[in-house]
Amino acid sequence: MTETSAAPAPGLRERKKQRTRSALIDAAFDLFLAKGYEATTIDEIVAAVDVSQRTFFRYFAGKEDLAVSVMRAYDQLFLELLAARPTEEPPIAALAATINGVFDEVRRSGDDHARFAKVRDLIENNPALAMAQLRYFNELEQEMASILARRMDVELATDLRPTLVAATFLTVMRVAFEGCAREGLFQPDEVAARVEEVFAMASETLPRVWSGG
Amino acid sequence: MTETSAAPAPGLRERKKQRTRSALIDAAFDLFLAKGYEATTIDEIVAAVDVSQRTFFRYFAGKEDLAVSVMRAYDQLFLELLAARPTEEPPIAALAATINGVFDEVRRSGDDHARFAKVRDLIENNPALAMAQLRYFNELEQEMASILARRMDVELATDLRPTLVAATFLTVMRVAFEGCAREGLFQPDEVAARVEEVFAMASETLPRVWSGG
DNA sequence: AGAATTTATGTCAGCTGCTGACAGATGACA
DNA sequence: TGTCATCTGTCAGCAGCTGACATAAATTCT
Repeated sequence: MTETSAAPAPGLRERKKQRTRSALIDAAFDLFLAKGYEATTIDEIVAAVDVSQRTFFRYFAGKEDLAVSVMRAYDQLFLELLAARPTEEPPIAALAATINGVFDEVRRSGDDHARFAKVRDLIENNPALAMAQLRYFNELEQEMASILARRMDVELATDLRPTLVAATFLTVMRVAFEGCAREGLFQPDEVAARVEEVFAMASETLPRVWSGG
Repeated sequence: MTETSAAPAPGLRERKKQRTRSALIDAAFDLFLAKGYEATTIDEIVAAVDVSQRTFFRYFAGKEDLAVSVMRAYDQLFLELLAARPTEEPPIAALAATINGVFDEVRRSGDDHARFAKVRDLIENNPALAMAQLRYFNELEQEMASILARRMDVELATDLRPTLVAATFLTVMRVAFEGCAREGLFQPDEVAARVEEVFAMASETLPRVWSGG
């Protein structure tokens, strides 16, 4: 079995980079949880890792970027899983199956359970971070739309339907997440259950409402 | 006919405040359009109006806040019109009628035509501003959901459907706006037409997609 | 192995956004 | 007219963020 594309031994340099990156994230979240997001300065974070402030900004676009970076990993996974779904599947079924796949992965990576909950808690309870996450949802939306366009065999540039479906799907997800946050549900299983619930609600409500019932 | 709530002659003080507020907005947009949003500093804005920087922050939460403040006026109008729609109207029809009412108002206030186009152009072409607008869309969403909950006669706190409908509606609007931006359409009529178009597309596409077709 | 090259990091210097605290000016109201 | 509330200016400072340049480390080439 040959190497999969472009990953032939990470190399010392790359390993070091990943290590500092992780160290920054870990230190940051320790501080965030200890004294709050806003009250934590970048100087404190870099001091904890013993790295210059300039280096911080070479890894992350800013404090917000770091805070949501953990979630972005799952977004990436989402896109990969979505692209891998069979083409004949109807769009909404593919999306539903994909999101379940992501939650499976979250559950599988046992160590991150606690972190997942903490991160979600942190983000949903900070207006600034919730907004930062909206930004990345938006980027996700465009990539999702692009994948959906291929599946639906239409031109993304001229046909707004893929974008519409992607945007609506993410909106449903967001409503589910916000609902969880309001009730303090942050465990993967709880979140997954709520997503499924809201998904079902959307399937029942939206068609009725939008066709003028 | 009695005075409508709390508006018995604005008073000199209030008029002055409104004047500075307008002056700040006007000066800011002049600069934004002349040299771009990011390149314009708050110092330049306040210098143009001959006001201290501190005063700026007493009127606006920040540069972003000023930039989207013009649009927020329409958001407020939207909520008022929505609350005034007859209760027996189905939700989606009420929303559609309301948005048309807002565009009517934009067209009616002739002076603002040019400004409306300029503001939309500015916002949609600045990632930071587009995000700021998302934030206000989010606030709008909650107030919309609250009004819809009354109409649908359900509890907002326990029933996610009003939120779901509001969120989906705003998503459709946003897709329409972004579509306009991509094609450089910023005149009220053009935007209104596009909104109606995407609205129709959603009515046709979403029910089909979400019921698994 | 040693030189050459690329890349990550540190240092420094500076701008911009934003806020608190206090003092002075100005409209509101009796 | 005088008192009071509110708006505004000044100042001082923190935090986020960036460009430019120098240094150190890793990778590659010979």
